[in-house]
This record gives sequence, structure tokens and C-alpha cells, in this order.
Amino acid sequence: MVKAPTRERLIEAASSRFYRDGFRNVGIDQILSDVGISKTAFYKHFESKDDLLLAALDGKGEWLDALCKQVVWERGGGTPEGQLRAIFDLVEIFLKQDDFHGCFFVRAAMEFPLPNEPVFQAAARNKHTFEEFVTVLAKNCQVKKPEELAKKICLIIEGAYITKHVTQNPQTIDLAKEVASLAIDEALRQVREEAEDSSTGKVSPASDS
Amino acid sequence: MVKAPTRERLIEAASSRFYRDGFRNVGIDQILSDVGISKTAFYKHFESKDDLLLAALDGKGEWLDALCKQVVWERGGGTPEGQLRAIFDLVEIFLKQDDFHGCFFVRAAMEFPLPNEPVFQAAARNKHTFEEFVTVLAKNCQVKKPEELAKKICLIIEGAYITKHVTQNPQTIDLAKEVASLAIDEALRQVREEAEDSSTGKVSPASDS
DNA sequence: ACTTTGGGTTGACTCGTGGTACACCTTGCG
DNA sequence: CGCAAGGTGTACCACGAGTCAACCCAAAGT
Repeated sequence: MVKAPTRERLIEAASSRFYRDGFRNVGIDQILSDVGISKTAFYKHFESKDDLLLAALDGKGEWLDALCKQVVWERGGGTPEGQLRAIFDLVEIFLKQDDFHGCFFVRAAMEFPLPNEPVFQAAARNKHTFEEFVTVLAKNCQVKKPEELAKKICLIIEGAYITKHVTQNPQTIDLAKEVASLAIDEALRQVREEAEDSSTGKVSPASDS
Repeated sequence: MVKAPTRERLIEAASSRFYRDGFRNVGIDQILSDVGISKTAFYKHFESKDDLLLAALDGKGEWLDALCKQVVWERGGGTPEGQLRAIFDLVEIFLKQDDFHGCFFVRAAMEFPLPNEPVFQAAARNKHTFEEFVTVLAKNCQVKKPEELAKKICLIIEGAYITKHVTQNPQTIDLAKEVASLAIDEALRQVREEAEDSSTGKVSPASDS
């Protein structure tokens, strides 16, 4: 069991095909001819087409996770607020891709709309993971209700993905950023008000250690 | 050509099946047995399964349009601002349905991701119609950039639909309302500031003729 | 009264696609 | 040597979209 690149290649090919054309619109044969193996060989790697999608989803999930962290660390400027806002730099990267067709996980969840289906659950799991990541960033900002802010941010991001996908409007990212700023500003304002309450008169600018 | 209820019954059955299970997951035979006609008969009403989906989309579009206006007039309280906010009462109605699985149009666009496909275009058209409706409501509020506010509101609504669908979180509507309020409040604030600029001191409340 | 026409029926058929079964080949390894 | 992993090819089944041919029946046209 040294390492089988074939499996990875299948996931890779499936990933892009499924994303571009939709799961049901892609025949296994297309993926097989992409990779250059036979049907029989395929079924020695995966139980079914669904199984392949699951694997592709998992792969994308890990990739996304890593990219998230990277972008936030690199473009977040070291401050909690900067890191929280950097999330939208990530979103911008996605929206700017000319082969963007919405969020892969959402696409999958749409083709398997029943909540008890494995694919739907995989999508939901990934969304949840992302939300938790945003929650951590929000907590670092000391806002009063980090979970709530994170949920709002995620909601806006979903809206941005869909809107960009169906309207093709390039200014979507700006709209999303503006709306998100409103939500983030409001949350941060509550933090500041609270700080003023506790130590009246003293303006604490020293949040950068 | 008196009237053929069969066509409507097909659209009706297709609508709910396609929405519940997804277009590709539904066999024509299922719809046929719902309605109780044969395959041959079906193809005398519609050119193809895709054609049926198009018709279902159109039907939903008109229905949505009417419902929109009704809810806004009934629950908008007569004021432009009330009517604009009433849009989210409509969204709430949708999200509260226990068989809610996201927006039908988005679902369709997801299964036909290429922008040149008729189904995708039908979905986009319907979204655009809705956005125009919101734009009118925003214009009635005299806000500076009604198109922009409308786009933001639509983005938030899309986000709410998706979020509710994948997370099943019942508080989604509250999050959406809060975020939307931030955007609406900000837009209205700009109107008031402008009014104060032009006629200092005088507050003009007489916008209802 | 006779025929056209629209909506309906049955049944057999093509074709693409997910998935299986069977027989066989090759490479590496204990 | 012998076995397992990964691979090949071909034939096969089930199912779903869509077609075709032949037929039924009621209402409308003249």
C-alpha cells in the first residue's frame, strides 16, 4: 500500500467535473476517460458514484480549510478585526474566478435535498466547520455574541455566492463587503460601548499588544 | 381550445416533485403516475422534461409575483418603509414551511449551472424580476441608491434561503432580518441627513400624499 | 351522418448511463 | 512459487428519456 495516485486523480477529475456540470449531469464514463481507466477498475476504488462525490467533497473541505487559514493569516494584518474582515478577501478570490459556479457544497446539497442523505450531511458538516472557524475569529474580536456575528457573516457569504452565480454581477463582492461591514461594525461598536461603560472616560486604544 | 386542466395538473405535480426531490432525481414516470396519464400523452403537452421544468418555473414565477404584492400591500402598513421591510415577512413565510428546501429558482439554476442554458436563464429572469420589485419599494423610500439597497436585500434573502436549507437553523430568519435592518437603516439614515442638509431644522414627515 | 381533430391509451423500441459479473493480465512481494 | 492489488475487456441488467405506430373516443364543422 505504497500510494495510489489513481484514487487521487479520480477525485481530482470528479471534483472539477461535478463542480462545473453538476453531479447528475456528469457520467462516470467521462471521469473514467479523463483519468484513463476502466469502469471495473473504478469500482475497485469507490463503492459508487455517490461515494466518489463524498470523497471529492471531503477533499475540497480540507483544501478549503487550509486556504482559509492561510488567507486569514497572510492578509489579516495580525489584528483580530483584520483577520475577521480578511474572510471576505477569501470570498473575493472565489467570486473573481471566471469558472465560478457557486459553492460546491451548496451545489451538492441542492442535488441531494433531503437532510438525511450522506451528501447533504457532508455539505452541512463542511459549512459548519467554516462557521466555527469564523466564530473563532469573531471571538478574538471580543464581540458580545460571536456565534451570532459568525452566523450573520456566513449568511452574507452564502448570499454572495448565490447572487454572483445567478446574476453574474461583478459588483456582488462589494455589496457583500458593505453589508458585512455593517454587521461587523455594529458588533464592534457594542464592544467599545461596553468598554466605555466599565471604565468611564478612559479610552483604551491599546488593543494591539 | 377550451381549456386543458391536464397541462396545469402536470405543471403542478412537476413543480412539487422537482422542488422536493430535485429535477434529475425525479423520473417522468413518477409525475405521470401522479397525474394518471401515459407517457405518450405527456409528450403531446410538452416537448421534453426540460420544457416541463421551464413551465413549472414560469408558473412559480407568476405565483411568487402575485404573493409578493399581496403580502407587501397587506402587511406593509401603508408606509414605504413598512412595505420594504414587509419583504422579510414574505421570506419568513417561506422559511417557516416545514417542507422548505431552498429557493426553487436557485435549485434549478444549480442543476443547470451553465449561464446559457434556458433553465438557468429562466431562474435568473425570475430573480431579476424580484429584484426590480424590491427596487421599486426602495425607491418609494426615497433612499439615495435604491438599486444598491435592493441588491443588498436580495443578497441577504438568498443567504437566508441557503442557510436555512443547509443548516436547518430556525433562527435564520431573525439573523436575516437583523442584517437587513442594518442595511435599510443605513440607507434611510442617508435620506434623513440629506433632508436635514437641504432644509435645516425642518423635518419633512409629509411623504404620504 | 361523416369526418376531422385533440386528448387519451397500449406496447414495443432506442439509447445512454449506473452498476455488476466474469475471465484474464501484470507487477511486486513474502 | 503463489497470492494480492490494480488493471483490462466484454457482456450484461435495470432504469429513465424519448420515439413510434396503432388505436379509441368525444366534440365540433360542414
